[in-house]
Formats: sequence, C-alpha cells, structure tokens
Amino acid sequence: MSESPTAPAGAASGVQIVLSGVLLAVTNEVPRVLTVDRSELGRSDDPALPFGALDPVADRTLEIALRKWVREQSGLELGYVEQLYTFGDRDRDDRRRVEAPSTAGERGAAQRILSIAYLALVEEREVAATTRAEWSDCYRFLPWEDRREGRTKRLQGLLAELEQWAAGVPAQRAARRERIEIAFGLGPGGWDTERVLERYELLYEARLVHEGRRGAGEAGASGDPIYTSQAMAVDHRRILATALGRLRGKLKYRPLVFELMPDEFTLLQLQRAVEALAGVRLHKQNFRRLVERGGLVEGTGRRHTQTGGRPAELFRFRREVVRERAAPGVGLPARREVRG
Amino acid sequence: MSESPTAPAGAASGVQIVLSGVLLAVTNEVPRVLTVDRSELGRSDDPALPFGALDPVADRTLEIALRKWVREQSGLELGYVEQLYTFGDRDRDDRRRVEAPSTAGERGAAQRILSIAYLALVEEREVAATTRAEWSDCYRFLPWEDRREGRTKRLQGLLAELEQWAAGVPAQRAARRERIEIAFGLGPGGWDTERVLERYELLYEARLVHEGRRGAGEAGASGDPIYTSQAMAVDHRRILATALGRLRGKLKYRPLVFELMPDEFTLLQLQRAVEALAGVRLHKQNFRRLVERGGLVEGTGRRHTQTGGRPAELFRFRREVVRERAAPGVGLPARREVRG
DNA sequence: CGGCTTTATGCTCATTCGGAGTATTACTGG
DNA sequence: CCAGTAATACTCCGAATGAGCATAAAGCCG
Repeated sequence: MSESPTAPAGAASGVQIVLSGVLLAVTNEVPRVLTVDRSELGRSDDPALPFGALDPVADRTLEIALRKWVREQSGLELGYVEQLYTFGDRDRDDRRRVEAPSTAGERGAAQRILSIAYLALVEEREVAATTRAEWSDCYRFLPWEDRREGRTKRLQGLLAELEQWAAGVPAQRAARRERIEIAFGLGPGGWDTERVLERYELLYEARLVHEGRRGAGEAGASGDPIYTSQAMAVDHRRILATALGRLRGKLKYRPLVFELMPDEFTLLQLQRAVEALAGVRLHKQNFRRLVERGGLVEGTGRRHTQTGGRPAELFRFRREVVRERAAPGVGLPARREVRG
Repeated sequence: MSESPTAPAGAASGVQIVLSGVLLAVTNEVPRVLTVDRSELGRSDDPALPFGALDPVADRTLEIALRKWVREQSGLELGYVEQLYTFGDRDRDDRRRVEAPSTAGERGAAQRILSIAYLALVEEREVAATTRAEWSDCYRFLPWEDRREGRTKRLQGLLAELEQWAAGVPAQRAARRERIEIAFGLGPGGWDTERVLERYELLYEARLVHEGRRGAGEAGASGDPIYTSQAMAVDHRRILATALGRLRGKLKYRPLVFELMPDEFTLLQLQRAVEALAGVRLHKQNFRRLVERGGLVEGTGRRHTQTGGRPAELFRFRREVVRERAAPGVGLPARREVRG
C-alpha cells in the first residue's frame, strides 16, 4: 500500500487510518455501488470506493469522517450506515508470495495503513456532476454473484479453472475441493448467497481475480484469467464483497431493503430489489405472503398503473414492525433455478 | 480529488491502535470472559480485557498482534478468532456532556486511540498462574443478560429506573420508551437475546451503568446506580456486550458452540453451554431433536455415567455438517419462561 | 432386593412455515 | 371485444417447531 493516498505524515510509528464506504443502491433491478474515478492522478485505472483518511484531531467519530469524505467525493448525504470490517494486514497483496520480508528501508518507507470499511444504503440519486463519482453495477466486479439467470456458462468456466487450481497441488487437493464445494454450493448445501467473501477469497487465491496494483506480477500466464470481471483499486473489491455478503445476510432479519426503496413501491418492485441484491430469483406469491403477513408493509390505497398488466397497489414500509417482531427481514422464498 | 486524504496535520497525527480480545469460554453452565487485573499500574481497579498496541512495523496482521498480546497476558493460545468491531470515537465518555471542546492543549496531549476488538472462543483452561489474568463470569458485568432463571427482581428495578429516565425528558419520552420496549422485549416481540449492545447503550445513556475512568463525573446522585453489576476498564464492557450479542446471533447459524466444548460431551452439556451463552432456557427434547436431526453431532458409542440419572450418550461434533447444510447452527428452541 | 429419584431418550400431536402451483381479477393496446 | 400481462387470492402439502407425555436406565436408600 505504498501508493497510499497520503503523505507519509506522522512519524515512524504512524499508522494511517483510511475510511472507505460501500454505498449501495438499487435501480432497475441492478444493484449499484458508488465508485470514484482516480485515474488522472496517475494511479490505477480501476474504479475505487469513495475513501479518505481519518483526521485524528478534527474528526470526532469515524462515521462522521466517513460522511465527510463521501460528501466531498460525491455530494451524497448518507442515511443508513454500518461498520463493516477493519482491514489491516500488512502487504496484503503479498500473501501468496514466499515470506520475503522487505528490507528495513522499504518497511520504514511504507506506512502502515488501516482501512475501516463501512456499508451505507442510499436511495439512488444522481451524483453531483462536479464529482468524479458514478454508480456502477455491483456485478461488474463480482459477476458470479448474480445468479438471477441461473448459473451461466461463465460460472462453469470459473469452476473449471478453480478445479484446475485445486488439482494443481496434490497435498491440498482435497481441502481445496471442499472449500470450492462449500463456497460455490456444489454440494448438498446449495448456493449460499451470503458466502460472497469466501468465493472472492477463493478466486483470489486461485489468481482468477486480482486486486489493484497492476503489473505486480498478478495475472496468470494464460490470457485474461478474470473473464469479464472488473477489478477495483487496491483491496476495494474485497471490501465490496464483504459488504454484499453482509447485506445479503442482514436482509433476512432486518428491514434493510426499505432504505433503498422510495417511500411507496409495489410489491414487485420490492421483490426485484431484493432479488437484485441477493442475486437469486424469488417465488413471487410467497414473497408477497411473507412481506404482507410479516407486517413489513401496509397498502396505501393508491395504485400504480404502469405495470403492463393489472395495476399494482402501492405499499409503504411499516416502521412499527421493528417493535413487533424480533427479526423482521424479508427472507428469501427460494424458487427453483431457471435455465440450467 | 484535490482534497485527497493527504494528511491534514502532518505532525501529531499519530493514532494509537489497540487490539482487545474478548475471550469466551463456558464451564459449569457459566459463560466466562478472560479479564486481566491492571490495578497495580495505577489505573482503574476495574477488570480489563486483555489488550495491547499494534506494532505497525512488526505485526504483520492484526490477528497475529492480538494473539501475541493474549499470549503475553494470559499464556493462552487462541483457536477461533473473529473480528468484532472497531471503536474510534473521540472522547467517548463525554458524549453526554454538552459539546464543549477541550482546549487545544488537552486535545494535542490526548492521543487518538482506535480500538479493534476481537472475539475468541476457547475451551476453558487454567491460565498461567504467573499472569494476572483470570476467568470471570460474563454476567457479573451484564447481569440483566442472564434470564435463565426468568426475569429477576433486579431487572424489574432496572426497568423502573429506565422508565424514570425516559419520563424525565418530555420531548424524548415516547422515543425513549419505544427503545426500551424493543431492547428489553416488553412489547410483542419479546426478549431478543441478541440485542445486548442495544440494552447496554440504553443503560449507559440512562447512567445506570458506567464505564471505566472513575471520578469523571459519572455516578448519578443516588447511591449506586448500577446495582450489582461490575464495571470494566474504559469501554471494555461495551466491547464485551458487542461480543456477547454477536456470539448469540451467530450461534444460531454457525456451529460455534463446539469451539467451546470438549471433544466429547453429552447433549445436556451442550444444551447448558448454549443456554449459558444465550441467557435463556431451552426445551430439552426439542434441542436434542434439532441437534441430532440437524446432523450437528454423532454419537460415540460411549456413555457418561455421572449424570445423576440414566447415563447419557457421549456425542462429538460432526465437522462434515458445514459442507452439508447452509446454516448449521443450534437454533434456540424456546421454552416458556420459568418463574415469573 | 424393591421402590424412589433423577436424568436420558423416545414419541406424539397440533401448528406454523415454506415451497409450489392453480385460479381469478384488472388493467392496456389493438 | 380479444389477447397479453401482471397482480392478487387461494389451495395443497410436507417439513420444521413448540409442547408435553411416556418410558428407560442409572444411583440411592432402607
């Protein structure tokens, strides 16, 4: 992380604290993440998450600092925010290399960076044109996470490559195959929408995706190992994976989707939003039952007529539900996978 | 991004990174947390969690640093470890005071501290006698979290005090009452074992518990507002609350209890461990059904005869379960609350 | 030894919940 | 009016859950 965003300020023992935000929104059935373009600074071309350093003196809380950076970089004001994870391993990208401690000189020069990641949910809005921020489809970065159209050939390809990687080292073959089976739902457990990070880590270890730092000896020998997936700056894709996994888990027992919805919505719109995030299709009638009987929404009398068919009633979130039920989430009434 | 995170205050921008570990174990139906006694250093008398500073140069990963500190302070080697949360608010203890920025001098002097908390599960062992560490009952610090004997009179007392606090400020009365209702399960939702932190925060705001730093103007006017609960150093009790809440939540969908159990155990022992952590009683036959039919355990032929009654079969954890099921946890087959 | 106490373990019953699918209704666009 | 497209209402069924009764197998006590 030597190409850190900071002047290696402080003294030797200095640790730089960076706050990164994963801002998620959903529009038109596609989950989007806010990315900022930093290409003109001569750094990586890859999109980055909005981020910035903590000012230990001025910033009273971490969250305030995060909001400040997001505001500066995108003009957005955040609503729901939750802390995700703190990444602080040194030489993260070198994990796979043989342990070869850098020279004392290098070590002294490279300041240690601690990155505290946050998840924020926003109703999508245009970002200020003056900024370099924009909304990107989350699945551009993690295409294998979108199973709404069933498992695609691309996933088959990935699995084949993973198998190769697993088979490569006889000593670890069994262990690796087991990890793959679990992470990618090949066994009896099936696809677990929440294991986003686990899948990413596997792909990373197998060098099928890479992180920031072009030219650091990443890409495998054979062509483009990442298929059509797009990398992000430094470890931001890993952070995104963490965020998506966490959000998918929480959807089931907290009414988080509503942070992403307009005040009034049809049940199908709601379902599409959940599907977009979870990356799987749901059973329509059961989803409706779950949400209505669960007391999560209440109908306004109004209806929405641009549905193409019978008009749909507009609903709104019933805030009282958090007082009534212990774990008011939307659940994921599964549906058989479409197309093979 | 001209306003890029270049270090604002080059100088004194130092941030101290502290790692704290919540080590949990269960013995004799009581959940224990490892505490260290630091009283001789002239600090607070209150028990502390094992903790220590990150050495940004030497410690390759945060987890390694944590393990090192734990080893030094207790002699224990950690198995399961998971990151909990990063606490970084400045002047945490002053939150309730009117915003009265300290003088520049004070601010410069007090270094910003960032504390990264970890949860670790260990099978209880004696701690090295040479250390100042010992195992303490978690519920010494959070007595209201133990509902195994039903709601006690002490809880009633706490609720009465909370009500007073809520009623105190007319403008916030309704909001506060609602928070209390939800957190303490007075409404239709009932007691949610996971809302540990929420409850703690409420009690903290109401000044019914306090944090470290004695003499900082804490204790309310009236006697001992904390009943029989024991404070911990600085914000360690808050960290413990975070850990307990997280663990309780995860128990339900990950086979974490087994990290705390010996290799072989009877189903009642397992149940007691879960009960100790969750703080509620479970329905015995249904717990057994859940655990057995869920494929979480397998019987060894052996049996345990010191049960006081019919001998119980000894079981062991079936590791394969993580491959078979998506969310293999023990669930909490509720039981009507005992005693009123 | 026979009954008593104590815990383990087996089983039943009623409900609820979740997955699937069919039927009916209410619009829009020719 | 008809066809097309969704929304919405119900029905069915099997699995999971909550509760509780019944039986089994030890130790203990006289």
